[in-house]
Amino acid sequence: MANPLVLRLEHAVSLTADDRRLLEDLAREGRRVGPREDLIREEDPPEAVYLVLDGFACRYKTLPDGRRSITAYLVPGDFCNLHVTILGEMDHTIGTLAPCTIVEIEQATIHDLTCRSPRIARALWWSTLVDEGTLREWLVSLGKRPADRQLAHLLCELRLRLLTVGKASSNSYSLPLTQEELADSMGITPVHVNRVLQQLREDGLIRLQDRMLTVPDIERLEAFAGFNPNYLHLREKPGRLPADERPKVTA
Amino acid sequence: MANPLVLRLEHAVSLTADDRRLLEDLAREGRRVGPREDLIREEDPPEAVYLVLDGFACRYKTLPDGRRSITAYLVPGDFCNLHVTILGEMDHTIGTLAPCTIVEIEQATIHDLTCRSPRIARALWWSTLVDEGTLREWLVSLGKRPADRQLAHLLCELRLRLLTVGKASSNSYSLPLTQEELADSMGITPVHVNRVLQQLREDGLIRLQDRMLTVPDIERLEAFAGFNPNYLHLREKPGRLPADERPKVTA
DNA sequence: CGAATAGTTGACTAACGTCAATACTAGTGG
DNA sequence: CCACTAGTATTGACGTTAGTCAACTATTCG
Repeated sequence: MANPLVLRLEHAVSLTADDRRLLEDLAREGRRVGPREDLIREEDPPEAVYLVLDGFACRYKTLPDGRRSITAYLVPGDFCNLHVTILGEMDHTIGTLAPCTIVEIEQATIHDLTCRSPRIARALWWSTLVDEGTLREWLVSLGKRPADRQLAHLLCELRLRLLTVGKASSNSYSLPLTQEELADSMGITPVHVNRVLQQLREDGLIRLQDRMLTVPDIERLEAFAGFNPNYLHLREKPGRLPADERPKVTA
Repeated sequence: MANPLVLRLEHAVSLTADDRRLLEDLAREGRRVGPREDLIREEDPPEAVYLVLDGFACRYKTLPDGRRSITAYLVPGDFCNLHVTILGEMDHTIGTLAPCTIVEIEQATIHDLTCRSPRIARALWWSTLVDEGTLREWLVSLGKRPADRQLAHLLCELRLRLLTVGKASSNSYSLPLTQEELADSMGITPVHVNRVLQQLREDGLIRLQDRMLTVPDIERLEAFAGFNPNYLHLREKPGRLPADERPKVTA
């Protein structure tokens, strides 16, 4: 199975064989982390950079009254905390949701990589900019989209992100999130997530059983959600071909 | 008047006199831009980096039905679009709200700066990380805080950000936003903003007339909002002394 | 089997949205 | 100076979405 980091970054820039090797060396040995474990907590001094190789993680903040707000989902190929060692302390927590394979990378290693390859440096900046774009799109979702369309939008986003790293087929993927976790990321209650999910099922927009999501008609779901993937800044449509066999787009 | 960019970055790192001069040279001549003008639009190819020297601007996205979602306020000292030339097209629009002084900077100039001074490079990364932190905090606000506390939180944030660049006194600042603009950034309707503002006024938490906001008791407002400024990553409490006279904290 | 976690359902409530009318304000031109 | 206009702010009556509370039903796992 191709490395999800390489698969993802190929969507940003054209990597050389050397670049790929550097990135693969980086992501060779991940450590397994169980579900619902924190990798680093709010107020901790940031030390390493985390890279998700497999599984499902998130960023979240806890409110004084104990409620939780999930501000990002982290899927295979996602970096967390690039350059965050600049900051004195974390302003949020990073934790797993499903069992994960995680690589911890020294800040120095990142620095080294960016010095060796300007393409990788560029790809890491791209990754940061996409993270920001995603945060903005979530703000739009929370602010303006009704719960049903917001949920549909999230499912479209996750599909596309998982597709780019080879973790989804074109019409289904594994979604190991509880309704409570979905609720915490959508700013609504679990009860309401449940009702909205049922409505989407009734309308034939999705099927969801045993943590597997199936989308019978992606165009219909995307239209319903008002999904425009421009904020993910993928330079080509993700396909099922491995990176090496895809026609190259010259930058 | 000290340069707002320098004032802001001083909160991130200890700059040398050379660094300050470099930054001041960058921000010498801004162009005046009227209110409600777009600097760059969604789908445009990003070209320059923008720096706000004075005024009030924002990032926003427009939905298919014409509604607008403001995803960030940009105040003096704020960079927009650092390294965004990596991306093929903008995924949002940047526009002024009040009259502004804007500097357009070539991407090459930024690159040059970061090569010359590692402290400036670090400060620009800091700026990006703070932007991200702010987006996350807004997600929390939209997702979990009721409208009154959300508005209070926003006012606390703007106060602190303006204070760090010398654009606010400790208990009041100019807030040139309409209720509609506040609404577009909070994910609620202008009518509801109006009602919530009145409630905050009645409770004595704020005064707001002629676009001037006064906070009689900032601790009370911050407590009401549940405001924790950690996400702005300021290494010292903003004071009224100019940077040169402040005691230096060694990193 | 029992305990814990996740999902589902119904009745009721609260927060916020919608619509529409009215008032205020600043700028404009006569 | 005044009438006119456009944008902004304010208010009230009413509708809708989503929240709350609480019970009940899977499902999983030891």
